[in-house]
Amino acid sequence: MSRVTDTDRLTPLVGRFVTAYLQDFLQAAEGHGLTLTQAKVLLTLTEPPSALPMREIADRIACDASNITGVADRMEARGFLRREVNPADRRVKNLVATPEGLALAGRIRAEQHRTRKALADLTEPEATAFAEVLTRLLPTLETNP
Amino acid sequence: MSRVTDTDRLTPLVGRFVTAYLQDFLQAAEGHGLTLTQAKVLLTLTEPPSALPMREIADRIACDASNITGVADRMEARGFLRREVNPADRRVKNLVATPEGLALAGRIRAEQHRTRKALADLTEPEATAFAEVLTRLLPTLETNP
DNA sequence: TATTGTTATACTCTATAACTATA
DNA sequence: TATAGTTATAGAGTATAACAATA
Repeated sequence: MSRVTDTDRLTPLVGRFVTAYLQDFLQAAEGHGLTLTQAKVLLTLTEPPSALPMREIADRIACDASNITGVADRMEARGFLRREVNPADRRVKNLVATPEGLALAGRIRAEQHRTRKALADLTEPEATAFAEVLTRLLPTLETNP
Repeated sequence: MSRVTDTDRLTPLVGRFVTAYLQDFLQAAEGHGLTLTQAKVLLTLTEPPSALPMREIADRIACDASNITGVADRMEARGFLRREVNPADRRVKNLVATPEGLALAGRIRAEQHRTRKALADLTEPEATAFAEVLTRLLPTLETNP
């Protein structure tokens, strides 16, 4: 089968997969009163390194740095993270998840029910093949420009 | 290898894949001055059936129906779609993509460069395996709540 | 001079609730 | 009564531009 046909067959499947995954993630986040952006920030802070400059967080969730101020304000007010001045460079403020924030992140991850069930239902060879394909795709998909 | 370990290995890969895919899609949409929501509406209208009630569109992109009014206003003002009253039920308005809208949708799809390249670089067996796994996952992932 | 975070501004998305016109 | 679309409202995300503090 030609490359073009393979891609054409995969494209709509990938689109549906991404849409369904996001719905599941958003549902888990909203169940705890978090917006999509807030959940992304929190989960970013709960994968090592657990303290990150606000600037770095903006880069990771792909938004302008000025937005992080307000997002951090709201999450700090609810006790899920705190600001810490970096002693080495006093311009920089790191965001750090509080114990409450860490616990919430764990809950959100656990409550992606459909994603977890779908992945758990794969056979071992299917899971292995899926992991291999994703690992093959990511370098190209995560290329910068 | 146990199911739990398979899932734990897959989860971060899937998260990165979804994030990278979305970045690519959003970049293509923003390149034409469309927001993510506007692009989703437009692409929904360019997969048959090409005319859909505003209510149906809200369901498909998973937002409240009241939002579609404003989104449709902005896209109609830019000439990418138009409203059509359904003669069979005069409460209903269908959204229909204009030729300009159809052309733009094609361009956005074509400009998901990293996604297209990543998929095109798969070998035939990899593409087949990927399609099979996605087809296995979707019924569970798309289960309603 | 350059960078980090903040603030102000304008626009968009979002849900909720009240409204209209149809059914 | 019930449904489709609209409007008004409030809260949140977003980019841009200007600013203070620090490097």
